Amino acid sequence: MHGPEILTRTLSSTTRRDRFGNLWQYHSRSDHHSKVACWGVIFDLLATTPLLRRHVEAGVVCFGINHEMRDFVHDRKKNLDLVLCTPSGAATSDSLASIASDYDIQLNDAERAILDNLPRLIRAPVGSVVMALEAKACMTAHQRALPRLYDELNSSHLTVHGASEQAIAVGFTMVNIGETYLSPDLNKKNRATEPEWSRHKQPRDAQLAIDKIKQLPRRSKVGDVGYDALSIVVIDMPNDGKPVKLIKAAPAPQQGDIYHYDTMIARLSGIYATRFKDLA
DNA sequence: TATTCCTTCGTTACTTCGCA
DNA sequence: TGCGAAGTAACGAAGGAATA
Repeated sequence: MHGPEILTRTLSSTTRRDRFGNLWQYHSRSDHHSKVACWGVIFDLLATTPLLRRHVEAGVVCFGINHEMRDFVHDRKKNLDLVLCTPSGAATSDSLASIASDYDIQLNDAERAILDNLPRLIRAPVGSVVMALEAKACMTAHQRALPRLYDELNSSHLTVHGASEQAIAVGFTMVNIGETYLSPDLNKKNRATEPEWSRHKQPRDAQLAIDKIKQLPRRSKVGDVGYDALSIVVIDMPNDGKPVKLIKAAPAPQQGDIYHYDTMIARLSGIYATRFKDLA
């Protein structure tokens, strides 16, 4: 699987300038990291799911970005970062490959070769949602951010299944285990002067966030309440320009753990193959 | 191109808890 | 009882998409 490496590589190398003149790898007010994370999930899923590739080749499945889903049961709406769906209109010129360029996604040679061999997944107006992805990050102030993080993640699967019980709800979470962090919020002056560092109690803070994410409901069949698949990726990111490290040791989920990224992709692949085998 | 609106998530302020 | 730590609720700045 490549998603987490693509995400950390892209966050390491991509910087955006704020209005104070500072360059940031990660900015909490941007959705760039969410988009890159979702892109990686779709990339891995497409590479590992033959049925999905056939559906994409046949033009049965496309994707949408920032798609608004409306929960019919509770009459609430929410925008999902990225959805796989059936098309309801003419395709756009956007494709999975073209938005990789738009988002400055950094691929190595092997990933580029895989992408070149995938069928062209195109963006089109959303018909019925097959899969909805929500990506969330917890980079600093872990403990204080937990209630909001949980509420937002919890509302996502409720909205997805309130709109479409069949749709696969996917959650991707990224937790920072770095001891120190440069927050764009606390450094709204030119950073060249005196940067203000946030300091974390690690691994405790990351563990708190991971434990909270694990409290989210999950489901094993249509009709239940919860995420169909959920993963937790742990990174070490001081946000100071240094490379972002992907952490594989505990408290990051280990191979075989239900929250491990690879497990999530394998699970999604299986669910897709059984739930949408008759999609045409 | 300018403006508006929505989303994100880190921060502040406040409350509760635990311990000496 | 007082203090620091932990927990909770709500706010709001900023990015970016949508719209005029």
